[in-house]
Amino acid sequence: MFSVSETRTRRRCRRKANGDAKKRRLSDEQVRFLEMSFRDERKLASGRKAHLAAELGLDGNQVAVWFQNRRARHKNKQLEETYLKLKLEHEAVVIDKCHLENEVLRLKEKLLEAEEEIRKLSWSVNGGNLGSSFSAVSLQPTLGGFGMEEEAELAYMDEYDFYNYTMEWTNPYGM
DNA sequence: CAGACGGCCAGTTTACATCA
DNA sequence: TTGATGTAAACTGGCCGTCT
Repeated sequence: MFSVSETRTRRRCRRKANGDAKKRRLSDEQVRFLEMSFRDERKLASGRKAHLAAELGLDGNQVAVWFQNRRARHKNKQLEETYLKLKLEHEAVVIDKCHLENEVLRLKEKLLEAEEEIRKLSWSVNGGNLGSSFSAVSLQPTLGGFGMEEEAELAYMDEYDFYNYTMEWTNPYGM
């Protein structure tokens, strides 16, 4: 009775005993042949392994190990490519975000200017009395439409509150 | 069902090639 | 010539499926 690990060790000792060859680099020709075979199919059926081994004068295990390592290299390369692709996409998104933030700043400035303009007009018409009709009626459509509750809320707002309120509506995340 | 075995994978070690 | 470094070949242990 042997543990899994012991069984494996015995198997490998048997394998190792077959030959005590030193580690040698495969020749260019052998590698070229293996690469061609790898392009055909990434995994080795046992018949193919024996055929390749005979063809190249290698041990079947060497062929198996080469394919294992080759699959690992292939996987690493693919991961690297995926990483680079995602990195480029991320950079593009960051630039896009930056543009959008600038656009938000620009629009905020425009909004302030518009409010200033409205206030001036209001002064000239009402003598400085900014009535509830201004905010609730004149800007309502551009803010996407308010319900009854919001309209009631708007009626009691001063300018500062109104500004904050509209910013909440147009920019709920405070960008 | 248990055990042997082979294949695969991820991680590691080892031998060799290259370069400063 | 030598030590550092990179890389390919080989090894290890774990897991899984198949066979007997």
